[in-house]
Amino acid sequence: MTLIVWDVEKNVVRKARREDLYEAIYMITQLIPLGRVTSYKNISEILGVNPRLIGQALKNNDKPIIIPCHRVIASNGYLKNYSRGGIVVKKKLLVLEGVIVKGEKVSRKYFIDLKKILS
DNA sequence: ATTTGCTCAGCTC
DNA sequence: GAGCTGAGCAAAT
Repeated sequence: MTLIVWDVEKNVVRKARREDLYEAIYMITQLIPLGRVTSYKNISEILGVNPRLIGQALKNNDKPIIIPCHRVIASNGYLKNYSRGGIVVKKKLLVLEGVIVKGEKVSRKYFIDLKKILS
């Protein structure tokens, strides 16, 4: 479960550096459309890494404005955490975008499969 | 709805 | 190098 990349400068295959991996995660996160959500797992499957790594990356995000990390939730539909304001803020943002959140859970129908977008 | 076991990158020492 | 910690997941209860 490790992201392998082609190093253009050194002309070799190697393990992705942390910054490379995080950068990839941020880019993919930006593909989630307004009013939709996806799971940590969905992103992790695209990159072939551990789902927990996605959470690590989003938590440590250095571009809080342009990265809609509130649209990334647990695969069971629950909101999980949000480093900037917690679940309360995460829920508010989603509701603002038209997602119906019952308690702390989002219906399946709002999930989008990013692998299909990338196909 | 809650508990339990699994997992692995990153961090600390 | 060993041990701990999760913005997780899935199955069982």
